[in-house]
Amino acid sequence: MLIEIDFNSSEAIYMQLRNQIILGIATSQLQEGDSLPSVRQLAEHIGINMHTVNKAYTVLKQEGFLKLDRRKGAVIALDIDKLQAVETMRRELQVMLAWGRCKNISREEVHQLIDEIYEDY
Amino acid sequence: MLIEIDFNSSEAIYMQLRNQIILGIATSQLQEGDSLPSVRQLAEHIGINMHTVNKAYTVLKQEGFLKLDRRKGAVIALDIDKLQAVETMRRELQVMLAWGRCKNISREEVHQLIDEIYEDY
DNA sequence: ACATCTGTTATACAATCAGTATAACAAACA
DNA sequence: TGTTTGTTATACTGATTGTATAACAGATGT
Repeated sequence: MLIEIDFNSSEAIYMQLRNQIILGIATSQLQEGDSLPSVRQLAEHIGINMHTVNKAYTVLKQEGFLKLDRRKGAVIALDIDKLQAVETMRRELQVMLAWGRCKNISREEVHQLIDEIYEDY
Repeated sequence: MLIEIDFNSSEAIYMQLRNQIILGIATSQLQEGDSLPSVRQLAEHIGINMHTVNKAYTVLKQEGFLKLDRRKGAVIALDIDKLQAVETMRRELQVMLAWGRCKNISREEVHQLIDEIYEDY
């Protein structure tokens, strides 16, 4: 899986990394049981510090996407609390939809946008 | 319009403020031409520093929701670049949907969630 | 047995951000 | 003439981000 970091972005590096790994899982490029590079390997490959990768992994572990095993390294392991997840998404969507509504983006257009994004799965 | 700040939240105060004002515009509690309290008034009312309110106002101005006029104070003034807005929303939705997909949230459930949120408008 | 790699933890440093605080300015207003 | 407005500047504390170096114990391979 290809990982690209935009060092000019205002988004924190560890969050860019976290997002791309989530994208990878969603698109099945990464699957349950797959191993990620060690924090040291990935850090060197990208050209960033070990602790920055470690922070991304720690966040992903906290969010229920990874298990960190000393034997197998970082392994994709999905811990799904769906009710919790739906509520989290509802809260984030609420602000995003309000923002879009102020920009004259209609409900139908949001639906269409979602279908377009799902086309890539 | 009622504004409530959660001081225990990890979300920055100026972002909570920004979000609530956007919510207010989306629900028509705030309309084009309406004036917001001055940075000093609102700061005192909430119990935070003037510059924190000023930052929220500055962000909202930057995002095309407010005009800051020395005569009329902070005035709701919507500057809509829809193409730009749709692309911004698409990028944010992409990460959010990937996240939800990892949590077994289906496309249909997202659609339903959106309709539920739109019920309140 | 030995060296290597793993996740993990600790500490330290610089840069930036968040929030507060005080102050000053010119324009607007009553 | 005061007062309030947005705006700008400076300064301080504390948290966050990213880098850097180091150490530790468990696991792995030779």
